Amino acid sequence: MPELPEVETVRRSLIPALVSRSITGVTLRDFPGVIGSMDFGAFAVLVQDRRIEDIRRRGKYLLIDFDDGSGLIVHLRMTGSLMTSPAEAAPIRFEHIAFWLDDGNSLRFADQRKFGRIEFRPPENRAPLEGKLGPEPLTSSFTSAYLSRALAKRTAPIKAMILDQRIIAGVGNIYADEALFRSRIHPLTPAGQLSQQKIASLVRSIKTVLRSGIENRGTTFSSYRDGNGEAGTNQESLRVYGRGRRGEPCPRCGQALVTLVAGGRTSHVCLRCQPPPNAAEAPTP
DNA sequence: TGTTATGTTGCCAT
DNA sequence: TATGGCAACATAAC
Repeated sequence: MPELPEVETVRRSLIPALVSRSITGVTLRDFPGVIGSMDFGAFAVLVQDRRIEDIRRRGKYLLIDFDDGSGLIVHLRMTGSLMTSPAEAAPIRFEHIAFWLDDGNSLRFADQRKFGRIEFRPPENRAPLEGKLGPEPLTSSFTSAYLSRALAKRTAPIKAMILDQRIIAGVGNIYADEALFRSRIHPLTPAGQLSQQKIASLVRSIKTVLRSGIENRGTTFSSYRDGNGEAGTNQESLRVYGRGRRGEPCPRCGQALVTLVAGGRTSHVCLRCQPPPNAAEAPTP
């Protein structure tokens, strides 16, 4: 669920409540692994009395910066959530750790499936993501020239390439399907076979669907919520994701959408608008 | 009631 | 190096 637009929405919704606040304490609930391999006692000492200076995002990671150069690095994976609440509020469902703030509020991290992590990073180790993540798709560094170079000679399906965080940071299954549909590209097309025009179109589509996702405060299918516990509305704007399974009509040509597996992930496609590789070009309606 | 799928990523085998 | 499969986990839907 939490892809770039969702993580960005969480970031924006947390800033008013967290920036300039100091952490007065931290409570671990039932799952020590939520902070990674670090001992909780050591973790608690390190975050104690730290003041939050800023909250940033890189790909699907959230970076909470402290006043001494250290910080927290958060990944929500499939079902993680971060939200604020009054300190006296009861633990939320699947809550694993709570941070107590100097204004009577708190920050809770919950995760049904326990894949998500909220790890401490010392000042000298604040860039563990560089080298592992590709460019931010909503910045000027993500261009068709860049993507063309990255995909050259690659034989893997384009869907797998879009989901590879080393090539583009932050795109997940939902926005990948939406972008491929908009650009009329079949997800199994070998990445290196895409024309320059298709690559340029794909770059535009990725930027468009991500911006739309942010404007609509994220896509909520089941568990995603922002830092205030509010659901997003972008699910109402999706054209194909989730519709293939029910065979709903393509919003462009009306043919029934289908699902297939590409890059190891369920993909929702219109086989007329997104012709399979080696098939004839679809008739332009 | 059992089986299958779920928005992510890292590890492992080929 | 590039690619593909699968596990980590809990729950909902079929």
